[in-house]
This record gives sequence, C-alpha cells and structure tokens, in this order.
Amino acid sequence: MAKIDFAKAPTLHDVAKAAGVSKGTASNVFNRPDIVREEVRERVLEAAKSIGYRGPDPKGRMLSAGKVNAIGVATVEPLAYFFEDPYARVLMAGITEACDANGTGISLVSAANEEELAWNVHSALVDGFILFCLKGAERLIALSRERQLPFVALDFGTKDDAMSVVSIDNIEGAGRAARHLAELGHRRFAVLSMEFIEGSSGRATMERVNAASYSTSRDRVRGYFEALEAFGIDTSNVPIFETLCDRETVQSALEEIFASPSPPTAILAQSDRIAFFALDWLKAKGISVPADVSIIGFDGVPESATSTPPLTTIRQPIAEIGRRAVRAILDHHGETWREKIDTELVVRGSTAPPRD
Amino acid sequence: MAKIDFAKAPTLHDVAKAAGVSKGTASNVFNRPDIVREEVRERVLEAAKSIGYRGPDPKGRMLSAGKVNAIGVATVEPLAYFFEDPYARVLMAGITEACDANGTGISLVSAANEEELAWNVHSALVDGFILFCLKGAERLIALSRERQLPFVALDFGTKDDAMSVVSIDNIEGAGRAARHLAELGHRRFAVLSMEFIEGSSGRATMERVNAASYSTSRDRVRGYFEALEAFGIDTSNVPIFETLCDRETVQSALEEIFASPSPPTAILAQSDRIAFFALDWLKAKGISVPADVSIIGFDGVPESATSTPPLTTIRQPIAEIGRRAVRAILDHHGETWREKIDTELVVRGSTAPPRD
DNA sequence: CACCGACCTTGAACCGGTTCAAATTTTGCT
DNA sequence: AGCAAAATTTGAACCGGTTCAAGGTCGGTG
Repeated sequence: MAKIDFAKAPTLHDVAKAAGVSKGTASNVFNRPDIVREEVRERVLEAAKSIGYRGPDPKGRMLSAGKVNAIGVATVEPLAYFFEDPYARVLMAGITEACDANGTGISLVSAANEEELAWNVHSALVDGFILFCLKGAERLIALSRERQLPFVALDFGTKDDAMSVVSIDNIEGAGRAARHLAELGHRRFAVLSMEFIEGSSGRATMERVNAASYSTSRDRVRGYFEALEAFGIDTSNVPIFETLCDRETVQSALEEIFASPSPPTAILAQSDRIAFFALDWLKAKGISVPADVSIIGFDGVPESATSTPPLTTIRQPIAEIGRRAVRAILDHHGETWREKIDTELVVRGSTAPPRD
Repeated sequence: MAKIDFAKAPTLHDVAKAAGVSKGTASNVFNRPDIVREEVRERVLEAAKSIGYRGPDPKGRMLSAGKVNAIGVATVEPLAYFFEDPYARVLMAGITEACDANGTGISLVSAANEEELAWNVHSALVDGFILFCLKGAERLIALSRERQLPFVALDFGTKDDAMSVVSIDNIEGAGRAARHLAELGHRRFAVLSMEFIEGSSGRATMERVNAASYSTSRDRVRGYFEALEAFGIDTSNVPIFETLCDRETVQSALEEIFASPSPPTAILAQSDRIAFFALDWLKAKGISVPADVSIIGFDGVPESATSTPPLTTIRQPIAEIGRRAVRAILDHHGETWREKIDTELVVRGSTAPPRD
C-alpha cells in the first residue's frame, strides 16, 4: 500500500527501473500501449502500481510536446468579472462549449493592476489567448504580442490589421437595423452613436466619423447610412450625435434632436444601453414609443427583452463569438485570422410604422 | 527587426550563445538580475532583444520549479456550469478574488462525460484542485486522489476524514436557526430535513439521523436540537421528516405534521428549497406565515429575499468559502485541512413570535 | 608578494516526460 | 538450420528552463 507522498512522487524513470525496462518503453506503455509486447506492458503497469505511479505527469508531457492544451482568456478586469458581467458570462459559455468539445482547458488570466497583468500574461501556461477587449485593450494586445503566442481579440474596433480578430459585422448589423426602420416607412432618422474618439460627445460630422479611432462606432454609422441610401434617403440630413453611453450625453443629444422643427420618426441607437436612456428620456417628455417615434438598439442584451416597451434591437450572437474565437486559436495556428459574424434583427415593441 | 516566428521561438540557450555567456548566466539575467555584472547583463539583454527573445518560457520554468502557479476548479458538470449557476458564480467570485490576491491562475476543469473528466483531471496543469462537489462527488474525489495533488472538497457532507474540506459549520448554523425561533418564543417545532441516506424520505428517528451517510443533514439536526435543548425543550417530541428536497415529499411531510393534534408553531427547514415548497403548501392550506406558523430556511439563496413572504434563513458565506478553499490549497501544502466557516442568520418575513 | 574574501560565471545535473534511429529479438518461410 | 522481414526495445537527444557546487577574476591586506 503505497502511501501518498507529496514530497516525492515516483517518476517514469522510477517505473522503468522497477520494471527493468528503458524509459522509452515505459513511456510507450502509457501512450502507445499497442506497440509494447503484452508481457512487458503488464510488467510495467504492475511496477507502476506497486510504486504508486499513476501515469505520466502532464508537466513533463507538456514540455516535450510544446503544447499545454489550454487557452487563456484574458481581460484587464479583475478575475471576478468573468462571473459577474452578463455579457462575459454568455461569451464564456460559448468559449467553454467549444473548449469542451475539443478537450481543451481554459485558464482565466487577468489582474487587478497592470504589473500583475503583465506577469500573468507572461507566465500563463496556455497555447494561446482570447482577448476580452474592454478598456485597456491596447495594453492587453501589446502583452499578448510579447508573449509570442497566437491570440485573438474579441470585437475590438481597431484598425490594426496585424492580428486576429473575431467580431460581429457591424456594417451589416447596422444595415439590418436601418433597413428595418426604412421598411416600416420611416424617412426621418437620427443616430445616437457611441464615441468615435475617446471621451468626445455632441453632434458629429461625417469627417469625425471617418476619422474615428473606434471603428465599431464608425462602422455602425456606415452600415446605417449605406442601408438608408439604398432607400433613397439623403443621409447628409441625418444628424449623428456622439454619446458616452451615459444618461447625460444621451439626454442632451435628444434635447437637441427634438428641438428640430422636423424631428426624426426613428432613432438608430448604437447600443441597447443608449436606447434605454433614450427610452427613459422619451417617456419623461411624453413622447410615445413606438407611436410617436421608433427606436432600435444594438447588442441584444437580456434586458432588452424586458424593457418598456421591449426593445427592437440587433442581437449579437455572443456565445457564437466565443465559439469562433476558440476555433480561431485552435484551427488557425498563429496565422492572423479575421472573421465577421452575422447579427440578427430582433423585432420587439419599440419600432412601428411612422404615425402618418 | 526580428520577425515573429511561431515555428521556432528563440530559447534561453540561443540568447546565451548570442551573448557569449553560459545558459546559467542568461537565466540569472532574467531571474536575479542583481547578481549579474551590469555590463554582462546589458549584453545579454541586448542579445535577447536582437534575436527576439522575450523572456523565459513558463513551460520550462514550470518544469524545473515543479509548480504551475495555478489551481484547478473542478466539477462534474459541463464547463458552462461555472458561468450559469448562481451559486457557482458567487463561489467563483470568491475563488478568483483569493487567487488574484495571490497571483495564482485558475484553470477550469470539467467535462461532459466521465472519460473526458478523468483525462482532464489527469492532464490539467495545476498545483491543486478545488472540488466543486455536487452529484458525482465521489468520482471527482477519486480522480483527484489519483492525481496525487492537494485538493480540497467544498461543502461535501462526507465522513471521509482523509481529505481536506472547507465547509460551513452546519451545527452552528442550525443552532442559530433554532435559537432564533426559540427566542421568538416558539416551543413546538418540526424539522424538514434533507436526505440522511440516499433516496429515503418520511418520518425519521434519531437512530436514523445518527446513522446518516450525509453528514450535512445529520449535523443540521444536531445543531437544531442542541440549541433547542439549551432552551429546555424536549427534542424527543420534535418530529423529523426526511425529504428529497422535492415538492412531493415536502408536502406529504407537512400533511403528516399538521395532522397532529398540537401542530408546531415553527418549522426548521434544512434548505431554502424545502422552505419554498413548504411555503407553497402552507399558503394552499390557508395557513398564514408567519402569523400561524414561522418557518426558517437554510442556505440564503438569492430567491429567499424575494419569496412571499421573504424567507428568514441561514446564509452561507459562499464567496468566503471560495476564498478559504484557495487558502487551504495554497497555505497548507498537501496536508489535510478541515475548516468550518460560520454562517449568518438573516431575519426576514417568514418568522415571528407565535400567536399566543 | 602571497593570500583571502567578495563577487561573478561556468557547466553539469536535473525537472519529467517524448521521440526516433538504431539495435535486438521474434517470427515466418524455405 | 538459415535468413530476411516484422516486431520490440533501447538509449540518447531534446523540450526550455533553474540551480548550485566549483572555478575564476579582482581588489585589498598583512
């Protein structure tokens, strides 16, 4: 009865010696038992059992294989973020599903501060990273580059071409949103956008849009406008208001929008969050949705189903993004891989044909 | 400008050669730069930069250090479970917090089927396991034992002494529950317990309790009774009904309890789940809670705050359990460690002084 | 000038496996 | 029995580092 001894576990070498075979043969017993003569195989297994050897230590295997069989999911947020944020949870569900199907493990990489993050990224035992890009994305990307492992950034609106990215097709999604409203008969629109440039808000021109450092916001505007133009709508008359996705900037954008002599009958909000703030403001002003004005969001967060009225929106297939990201790491070993995933229009109660 | 080349990253050996120093010195440059002469250090760093070496590969470090700096969190459920189950999420938040504070990584270990689980447990690159014991706990424990790594089981009511366990103090928590009711003035009680033995239900004797294979259920009864006896209550008159934590067995227990000529004024439910079923039955029978009868749950699940009436219960400090589990692995290297964590009484609307 | 200690550097051993060409043993056949 | 082919086994190299005893260099001291 071998006692468990954490101080010194037996190694393959010990087993080989005990069984009177070479290390190579012992290794084969565990990895390719079929090429070892039965008699020898049994002898080795018996020796292993008697000295308490439970099979090859993954640490050794990993070194020589050069593969860890795990991918790291990294973010700048503290680790707990993965389990708290609703978006993150759905995404992780997709990631774990793909990993499960592939027998790949998942390591969570993150840290409270920059320094630890650097260390964690550099010392994580993984074959690649999925970068959960929120704030601090550039830093995360730089660290991953340094580590010289394959990595894929999620839905990060960057112009950097030299890396793998899995994201939704913002142009196509925005197009769906605009088309939906145009098909309902709307002809007067306004856009509530996210930031084009860090921290800026207010009415934006197309020059500003084109100079955006956040390509997500830019692409959504482009998507809207392409679709609207297909309906013969002159988009140069469609006002674009940049917001910080907070109540204040959304409200002041709306104040300005509805101060116009011919206010829009439909609002294109670049995120559900913006749409919710807009809904609140409209209700406060006694403007009825969707009777007086229609509004469509973007993202398809769970709350969009339960708002008043329920929000028509463009749903991101979050879990699918996670799954694809895993495949991107696993299947496209290191080469840069860019993939756009289709979004889906979810029609709920916040859109309807215009009044007249 | 060294091109990133996934096929063949430079190794410490390459750096040493390029800098004209020994591998040992090169290693020191990265790990104990202070003991290397400045001139040499710079030469090595420069050589590293020029051939595109970004620092020691954790794979190598890990092998020789024998430590991975990560702990595995294992469960029998599919990986997605970690991100979906509310209890799991809170627990993980605690675990991640403790790991964060310690610079330790987290690997998620789990699998859809038995075979994969075995492989995953055997091949996970971790220094120890936290076992998330739900169904299939025995199997998980057996696998972890085989792996010969430290592990700690969470809140698993087993009698097995030869392993580390972090759990709540069921006796103390149950005591709190009973004391609360006794202090309100209650003197006639009934206990709705979880299983003592797999699959059994119905009225239970103290012999049955003492022979329980699930120590959680047993300890909670003991806790209740110890506290009640301190109030001079004769616990031999307190009926104990074993339930399967489902509606049916809880209902039939209640039928029997309230068929008594002098029914209890207070019910001690061993889980919130049981308490909810009891609440439903009592409402259906027109028995008012807490006017006619008080009821207290156990666990403090989120729903307990929003039930009708809100449930008085014993809250488990779930996140704290997670934190302690991490410490148990990290601080008590391999030795078996058993820890009980205090619970907390949460008084809500389901308890009140007895009518008379 | 010889010797000593402080400070660096070296080189080999080791961590625990995997892999593969070469050596050895079996097997199949005549 | 003799011999080639097939089946096994061996042993060394390798994966990418870390560690440490031993050796070397250099300045200071008696």
